[in-house]
Amino acid sequence: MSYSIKQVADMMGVTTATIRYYDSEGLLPNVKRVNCRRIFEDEDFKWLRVLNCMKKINMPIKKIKEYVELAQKGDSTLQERYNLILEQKKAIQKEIENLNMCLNEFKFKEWYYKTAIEAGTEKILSNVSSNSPTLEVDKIPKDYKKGGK
Amino acid sequence: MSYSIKQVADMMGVTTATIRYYDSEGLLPNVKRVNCRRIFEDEDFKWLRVLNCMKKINMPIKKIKEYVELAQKGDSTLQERYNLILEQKKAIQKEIENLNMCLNEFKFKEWYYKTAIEAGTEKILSNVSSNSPTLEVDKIPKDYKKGGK
DNA sequence: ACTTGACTTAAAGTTTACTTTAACTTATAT
DNA sequence: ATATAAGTTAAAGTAAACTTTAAGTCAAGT
Repeated sequence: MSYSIKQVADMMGVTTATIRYYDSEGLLPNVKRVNCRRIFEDEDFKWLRVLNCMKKINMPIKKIKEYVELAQKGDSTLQERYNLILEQKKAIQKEIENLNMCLNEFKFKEWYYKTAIEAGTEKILSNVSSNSPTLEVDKIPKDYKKGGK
Repeated sequence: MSYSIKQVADMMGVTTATIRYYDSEGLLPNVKRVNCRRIFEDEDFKWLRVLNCMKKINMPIKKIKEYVELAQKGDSTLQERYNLILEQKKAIQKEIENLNMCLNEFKFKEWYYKTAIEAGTEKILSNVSSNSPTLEVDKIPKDYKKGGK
């Protein structure tokens, strides 16, 4: 099976220009050409998969390139690649934790606005949002929690 | 309790210049001043908390500003703010899903490299990484799964 | 033959989110 | 008194990740 740059761009949810940019940055090694046109084959999807994942966690292009270059060098870089992957795995886990914290803040705000809209004003909730000088997220007060979905 | 810009910057894990930048962009409304210097009080931490959360999910400055401006307008914007929060809540949930997918890909790679390092080469794993033209993440083969941690 | 649409490159342009610089003020410690 | 440290502004600079532009190639359909 072989795919055009447009087909690949659609799968990745980006434009063809972006795919060309990734290629020019060395993130997609050894893409075949026919009449100068890029042809993506099964082998290339290994890289696209890696790229897709690494992009999702906002890994910088440079870091992705680093990984791709290591992989190109073969078995001698296995340990280095392993370390890089472990490091990134930790980063993802941390990021998921962060997002879950934020999700809680947003759930609080959802409840907050639902309650305020019902009351017609947010004045009744002035004592509910935390006023303490921390960055910890707000929580739905226990007394009200049953009411929330 | 009141805090200096440096103290707030440290809490947020950014520089004072970044806090000033956020302030200049309208993300921190009504920060008090004494002799031109910013003084952060309890009330300001509500905004810092919001900012902290919204930054973590990569919400663009513009969007955060939009929210802050709505909140400044009072009760007439409750519904709009509710909608914005709901929309963002969904975005976070989607993002967490994405990250979990990526986490699986990285767990696969962790296993892959561990196995390859033990064998001294990744050649033995050539049949394990998926060659199919999709962006779905690789998975640890069931046959090997017991071996993994 | 010729238009259309998809592809190509190199290079310049854009956007976002800061960061840095320069010139200055103010409070605290010696 | 004076040095040091932390604060201030406006404006310019930077880095990353694309995006756009211009000028061209190539294959397919009418």
